[in-house]
Amino acid sequence: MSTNSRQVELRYDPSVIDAKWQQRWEKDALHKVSDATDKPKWYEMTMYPYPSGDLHIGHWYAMAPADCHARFKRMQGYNVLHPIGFDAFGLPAENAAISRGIHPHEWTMSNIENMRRQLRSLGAIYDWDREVICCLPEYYKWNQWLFLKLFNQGLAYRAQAPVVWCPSCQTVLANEQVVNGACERCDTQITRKDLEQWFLKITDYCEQLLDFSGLLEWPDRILTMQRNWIGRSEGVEISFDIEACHASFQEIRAFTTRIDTIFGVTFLVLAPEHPLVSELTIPDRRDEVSKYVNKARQASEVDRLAADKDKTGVFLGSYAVNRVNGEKIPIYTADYVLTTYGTGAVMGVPAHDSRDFDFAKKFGLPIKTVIAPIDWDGSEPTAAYIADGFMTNSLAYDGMTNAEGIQALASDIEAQGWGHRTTSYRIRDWLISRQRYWGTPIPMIYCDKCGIVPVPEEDLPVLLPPDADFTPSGESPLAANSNFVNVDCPNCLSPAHRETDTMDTFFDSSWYMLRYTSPNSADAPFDPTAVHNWMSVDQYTGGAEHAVMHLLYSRFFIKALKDTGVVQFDEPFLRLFNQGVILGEDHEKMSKSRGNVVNPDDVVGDLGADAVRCFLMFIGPWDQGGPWSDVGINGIARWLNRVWVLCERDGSVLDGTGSDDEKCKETVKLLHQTIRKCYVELDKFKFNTAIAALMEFSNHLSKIWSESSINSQIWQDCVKTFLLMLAPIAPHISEELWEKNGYGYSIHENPFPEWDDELASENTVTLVVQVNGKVRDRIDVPVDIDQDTAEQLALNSTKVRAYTEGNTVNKAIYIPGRLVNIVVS
RNA sequence: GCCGAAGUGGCGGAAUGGUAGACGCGCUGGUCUCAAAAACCAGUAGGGGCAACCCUGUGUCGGUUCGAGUCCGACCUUCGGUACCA
Repeated sequence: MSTNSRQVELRYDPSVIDAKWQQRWEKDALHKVSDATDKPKWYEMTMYPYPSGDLHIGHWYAMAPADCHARFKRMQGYNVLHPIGFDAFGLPAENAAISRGIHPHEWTMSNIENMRRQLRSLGAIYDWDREVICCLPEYYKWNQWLFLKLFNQGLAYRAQAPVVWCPSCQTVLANEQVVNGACERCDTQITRKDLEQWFLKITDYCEQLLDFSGLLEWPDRILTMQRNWIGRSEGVEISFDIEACHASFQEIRAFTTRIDTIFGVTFLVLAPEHPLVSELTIPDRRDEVSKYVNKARQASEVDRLAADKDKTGVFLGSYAVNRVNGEKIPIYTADYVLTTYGTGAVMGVPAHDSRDFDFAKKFGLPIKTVIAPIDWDGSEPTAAYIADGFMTNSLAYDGMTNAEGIQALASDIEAQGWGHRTTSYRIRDWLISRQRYWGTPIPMIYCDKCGIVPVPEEDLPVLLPPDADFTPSGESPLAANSNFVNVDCPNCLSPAHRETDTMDTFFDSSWYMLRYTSPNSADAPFDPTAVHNWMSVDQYTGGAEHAVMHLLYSRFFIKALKDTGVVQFDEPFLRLFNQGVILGEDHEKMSKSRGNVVNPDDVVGDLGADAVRCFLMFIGPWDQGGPWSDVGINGIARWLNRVWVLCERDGSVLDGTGSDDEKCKETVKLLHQTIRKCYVELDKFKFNTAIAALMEFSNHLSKIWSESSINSQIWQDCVKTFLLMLAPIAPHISEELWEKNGYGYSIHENPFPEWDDELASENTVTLVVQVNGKVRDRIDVPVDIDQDTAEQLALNSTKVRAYTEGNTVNKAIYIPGRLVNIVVS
């Protein structure tokens, strides 16, 4: 206690109270969630944590306010499901196995054990009977089952593809897991590899995923990020004639969103991986081209990105014909064209695309303006002109706006058979194979005779063998385990071998909300009735870092499962709220190396779970995060202490002390205003202002007590109602005080207090009097004062007269209940 | 570069276009104490004035309005997202 700055002398022992009620609630199964009630359901879910071993204060920040909101919903009369589980597969477990020789299963389960204890200490309404742990066969069996459903639906496929490889994790990554050309987990620069991998066809769902109409309340920025990630663009796929080259194709197809610039094409660029590069290279350029292509292929993503400023490329020596004007244009290969987007070929329009402009400058290619800005003087541009303008140098299209040109050219090109309108997407299919041990085995068998054979449903789960060599080799550790690999083909019974890759852990989290509804379901991933009754999740909360991974995958997953008939709805999460990030006292991101990490166990030990809960909710709006403060939490602890003292008092001593009618009325009014404020703010996740309102009310009660100016009846009402409002926020102390006041057990089974607008209303208001918008006076008037009277009162104010004397009063503006503004000149 | 969010006291932050700074922290003074801590009371945006009061003030510069922290335009800064996507 003396070694840190948290020092408040509490009049109660939070550790005793926390333990007392946590045990009681658990013994009485107070938080057991029933599937069968008359109440309307409310499914409020927090993203489940990775069992890293220790509950970080960041976990508390994610979970304590979420629990408060779920409790609030419970008090509103809902049957609330607010479950918890563990995202228990993943690399850290395997890395612990490598560095410390502990089996991933053992490591994970002992971490879970510790985190359960820590999670219990926050006093949340988790129903532990519904806990989901996805590294257990009871869970991952259904990953496999669902994978087979997707496979049968044609949504899971195996393909050779250039994939992103993390040399440190020794596994492939999904595109979504690449951050600035580095692995999102270990920050190692990624490379590319050509590998056979399993993919899920998320690209079949682009349009559905762009349809956000089934979502009730999601932050706009998450929708924007998803929209950008999917990256839909409409354009035209147009062909260029290469008949004269006598290659195996007669044309090169390029995708463009700017078909209006087709007359400005002065070159074509193929991605180095484009199949025609080699064929279109003339003999005396072969050396240079193959050197360039090989270099581009081997270059890591980062190197290619680093080449950002300076364009590179090589002329193949061949020419294509632009069909719209018959012009002969040179064909290049350059690494700024990506093989994975569009057709892997780009028409170079230097006048109207900045990348093409850079390329043309570097290689001395002509720049031909075809979209003229309104004040164009005919000179060659010094930068690409991207904006709108009028078509020029474009034959019959001259004079059109480029918007008209796009439509006209697209139609004419379609009519000529030179191309067609089409839509491109940036998003690629979801790569789910991982060359690691601690994940769900992909339930597939390779048979020399039958090819790829799914593991029969009745043979599930394909169990992870307990014995494996975890040392990363670039191949799944399972591949070295002959007992696992060797299997008879389910079809023809001849010797075959198993798929040895495991699934991306985002597969687990794509459907865990379904499992929570019926976590013990043994012969199906979930009970359809339970899913029907509970889904969709009404409120989901968690960090924004999952915007284009977990949240997009899960939306896709549910839509795909709907198409397989497994579920009947198409959005998993109706409302989403992203909490912010809790920072260290130094306002920096918490990290061990900075030494600014707060251990929740310590603070809970000092001041109790309620103080930590309240502080985290009080520091500011939940979505903004904010810095931890050891001194700041003292303020909250002191407040809870004052609340304790206040609510422990014997209200009956107030009788016979001569209560004041005005004070009684004022107190009742404030009580009802506080209920209203608290209710409205908690509903909107504005915990900070809800707590501020409760503080104002408790301050008022303190003052009232010292004046002995209200009667015991009103005092008791105030205390009782106050405790009910405090209950979702500080569940332990409110329960203890509830009991001490003789209200029985449990406070948490009571409805949230209701307010009476009549009682909350003011009968006088302070009217602000302004002169030319500056506040000059304040007058107390009845709320129902009429405009004329208000204006007269304002004009009669001596303070106002000082400003109106000798000036002309032009007009007065009256805002009922607010102000009178007198305009003088 | 592009997209998005945010800039308010010493600090965290409040404020349907209508009293800027609620609530809390910190600080200052006081009560209690031998003393300290805790607790309680009072004060606390800056500047001026004995005072009543006055002036200035929500990143910068403009605009709309009787009135702007809030709306509009330009810019600066910070933080997220994204990164040659044709």
